[in-house]
Amino acid sequence: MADSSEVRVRFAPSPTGELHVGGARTALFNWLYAKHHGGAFILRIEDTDKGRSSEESVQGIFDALSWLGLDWDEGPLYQSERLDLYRDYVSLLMNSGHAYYCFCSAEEIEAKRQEAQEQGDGWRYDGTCRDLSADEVQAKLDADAPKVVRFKVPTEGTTVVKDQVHGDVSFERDNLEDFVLLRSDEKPTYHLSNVVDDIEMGITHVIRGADHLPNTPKQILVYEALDAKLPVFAHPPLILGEDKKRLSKRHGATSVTHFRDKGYLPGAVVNYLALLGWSPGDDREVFTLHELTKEFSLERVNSSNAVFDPEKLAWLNGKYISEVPAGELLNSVRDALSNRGCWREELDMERRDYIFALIDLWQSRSRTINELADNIAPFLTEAFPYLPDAVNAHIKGKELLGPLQAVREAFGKVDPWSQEELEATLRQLAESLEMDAADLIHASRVAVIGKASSPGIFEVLELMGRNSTDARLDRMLRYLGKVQAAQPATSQTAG
RNA sequence: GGCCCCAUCGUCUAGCCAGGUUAGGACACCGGCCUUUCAAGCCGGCGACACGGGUUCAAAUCCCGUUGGGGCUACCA
Repeated sequence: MADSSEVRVRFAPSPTGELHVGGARTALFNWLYAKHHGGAFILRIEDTDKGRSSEESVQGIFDALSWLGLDWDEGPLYQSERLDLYRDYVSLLMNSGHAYYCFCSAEEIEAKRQEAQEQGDGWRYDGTCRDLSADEVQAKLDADAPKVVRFKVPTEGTTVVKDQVHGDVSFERDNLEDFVLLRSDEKPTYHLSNVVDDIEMGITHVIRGADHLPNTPKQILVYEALDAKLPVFAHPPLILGEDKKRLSKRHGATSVTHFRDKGYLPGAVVNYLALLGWSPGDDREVFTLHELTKEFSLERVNSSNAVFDPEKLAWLNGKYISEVPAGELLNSVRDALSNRGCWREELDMERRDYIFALIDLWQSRSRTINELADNIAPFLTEAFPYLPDAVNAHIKGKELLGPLQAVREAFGKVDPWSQEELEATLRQLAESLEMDAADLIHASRVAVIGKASSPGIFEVLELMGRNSTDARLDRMLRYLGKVQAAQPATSQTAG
């Protein structure tokens, strides 16, 4: 592409909380667009509202973007460090007659707004200070009256937003109010700082959520007043919660960090987010970041809002986990296992094959890294719990003490300790005991990992090894013994 | 209230711009195969063009309206 090197896009979050999936999707689309066109992806922190901004949020945004793999080429720029720049631009606008001082107090305006509201009407700034004479203005300034700077919106005509997602969207200027550019504390508002920075940074494409579409005509007016070149605008649809309202904290955990902590893979999250509002146009659904970069285009971003579906994300994550080589999962599994107090140094050394085999065995049965770790944990510690469901289904109310004792003894003679030998031994035993092999299998499974389900039990046993299997069968025998001893006393409480 | 956006299975979507499809795929759900169990995998099923008018031989597709949903309407961004 001839003009590819000129693409400059930015992600401009305000650091007022964790990066949520909506913001992440916006960042992703910008990043993809930049990479697709060989352009620059720039990070800008919109922290002009110091009261709502925080250091932790800034750091959280960095961490979340890095985790997702969305590295930035320039920045981060902080708007709070560029305050003089915005004031310079305000002077420009004042001098060219595009802006004016407004001395109306916030209270006065709020009162008028209230009144209009009670009448069931909306209210726009009424232009009280729009046509103050030079003398009047000077008098107020001399009196050191509090003031803001407002943009003088042309009273007539139409402003058209040429949006890459929505097409041409027209706004009557008559419906736009004289919005504030500079607050009484001389800090810029969003409309000012956002436009000034986009101009200063040479932003060519503004890609942001559809909630900004109604603001865009105001910003276009500022561009025009400044005689600046307009960027291309694109407003991808919003991401909604299950109730169809814009996704927010009330919808539960939707921050990127949350998914990271729950054991989601960044690739899966990115992949899922890309599919919210964009599609390749065919049936493909699984994409690497690299593939997305190749395929992405604003043309294929659709214009209707999308409901965030945690189920599908979980499915995608499970697909990633089951298809990725065990080695790629090792680091995150190690972390998760360490958190559970189950990691041992030897798993990185002489027992490395063991952890790989465990991951391999369980990865297709786990939708998150946390689930994977939960599944693997019983293999690394003898202190695993017998899950109630498993006990109820396969242990409770069955005569297992004798049979399991027989299993324990039979396994003691198994040689070599292989899944074939183990299976042959158990099935033979079941036959001689005139039992269903399945009953012995299920009971053994609960005995060795405490669960009702697992990969093939003989594979599990082979991997677990003779000593551990013996110990676990012994534990179950002791447990059964205790239950039996306690039986008469507790029989009334059953059910 | 005003302004703006949007409308295909419960959800994400393809198809719409350049009208003619048994309206396709995915998640979820249900069933089957596999199997000692649970997943994975494979096979199958359920399930949608919001409504009403136009235009046209023909409308999911183009136009208008209605309804519904969402967003904006701050000295937040």
